[in-house]
Amino acid sequence: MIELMMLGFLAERPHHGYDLRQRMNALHGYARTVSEGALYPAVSRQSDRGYIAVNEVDGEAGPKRRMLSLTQAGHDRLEERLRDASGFDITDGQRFLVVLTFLSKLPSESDREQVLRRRLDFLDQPVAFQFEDGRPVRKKDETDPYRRGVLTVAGATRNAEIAWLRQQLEVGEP
Amino acid sequence: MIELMMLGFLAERPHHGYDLRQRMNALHGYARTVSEGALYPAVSRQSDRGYIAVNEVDGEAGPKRRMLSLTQAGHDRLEERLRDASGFDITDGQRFLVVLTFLSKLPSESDREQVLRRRLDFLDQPVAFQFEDGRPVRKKDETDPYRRGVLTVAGATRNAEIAWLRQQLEVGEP
DNA sequence: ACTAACATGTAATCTGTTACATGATTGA
DNA sequence: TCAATCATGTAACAGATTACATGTTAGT
Repeated sequence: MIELMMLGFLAERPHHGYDLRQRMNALHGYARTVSEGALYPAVSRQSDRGYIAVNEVDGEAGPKRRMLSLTQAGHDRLEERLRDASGFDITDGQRFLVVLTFLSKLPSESDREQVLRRRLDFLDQPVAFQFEDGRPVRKKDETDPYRRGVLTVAGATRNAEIAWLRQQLEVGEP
Repeated sequence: MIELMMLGFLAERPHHGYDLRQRMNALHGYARTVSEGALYPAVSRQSDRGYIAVNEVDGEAGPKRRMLSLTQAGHDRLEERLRDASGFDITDGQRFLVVLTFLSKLPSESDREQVLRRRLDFLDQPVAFQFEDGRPVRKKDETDPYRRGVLTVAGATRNAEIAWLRQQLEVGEP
């Protein structure tokens, strides 16, 4: 996910590492944070792969400051990453929201729609949420109050997303 | 998270590895899955730490089958893990839902309430969701339709959880 | 006979966390 | 002066992913 966030933010404008990290942290409302030990090695990797260009811009204010910008290969990689979003990018809510955040960087409207549709198809599957011995636990069958809470919250989340996706895709009930 | 899920499910009854893995996958509605390469080494680690006991129950049906059960140290560890839930266990929605799933294993009601309260305190903070240049992006200011979607979905999720937590804790608006 | 599901595991590789180290700038 | 924030990085370690390897049982 760090890779996608990095490419996405750099597609808007160049950033330096610290700045990038703050934007990554803000993206999730600081629910999860990216550590330096995760960021800087990730920058090196993307740079090695030719996705980002690094320019040392020391002089004016501080001493060292490395401006990161997206190369053409980086732009291509970002589009590929968004267009081919599948697996956990589609099934995992957190990851999907990151994909959504940068989806407008994908130029083809039908490509973008396909991404939304894949997510909607996943969410439209019979609530695969929480199974016990092969069949889903319905809220009314659950007696544990905290697990009822899990079902309540997860259900509300799911419904909100389905509603938004349907509205975007202009489709009704399946 | 694998650790917590493992201890939590084993606190209900013994499971063997494959079984445990299915329950872990079902817990998130298969949004994220646990691979064998993650599960079996994790079992070994918990076993090494004395949290789980392994009994080979071959014979009756299949050839090898290792029944895993929670030791007293494992029970203690589970309670500690739930009671001391903090950091990403509280801030990350996915992780918090896992904590909630097993929270009834924590015997003291005031301990359980404190966990809920910590989550509510985090959610009650002024929407730290998505900043641009230091100030939060309000939905009305956001023009990108996908980012509006992100704000819509994230907002609905947050509100649903706040409502449930307030109702549980029987508190009104802060 | 074949496929899917059950069941357990290992190895290479990648990625992330935690903790440390360095140093400049800004404001109380 | 002292703390906080800005800014970049490394090293040890823990943990996950991917892919592979092995063998059984149940259903078509």
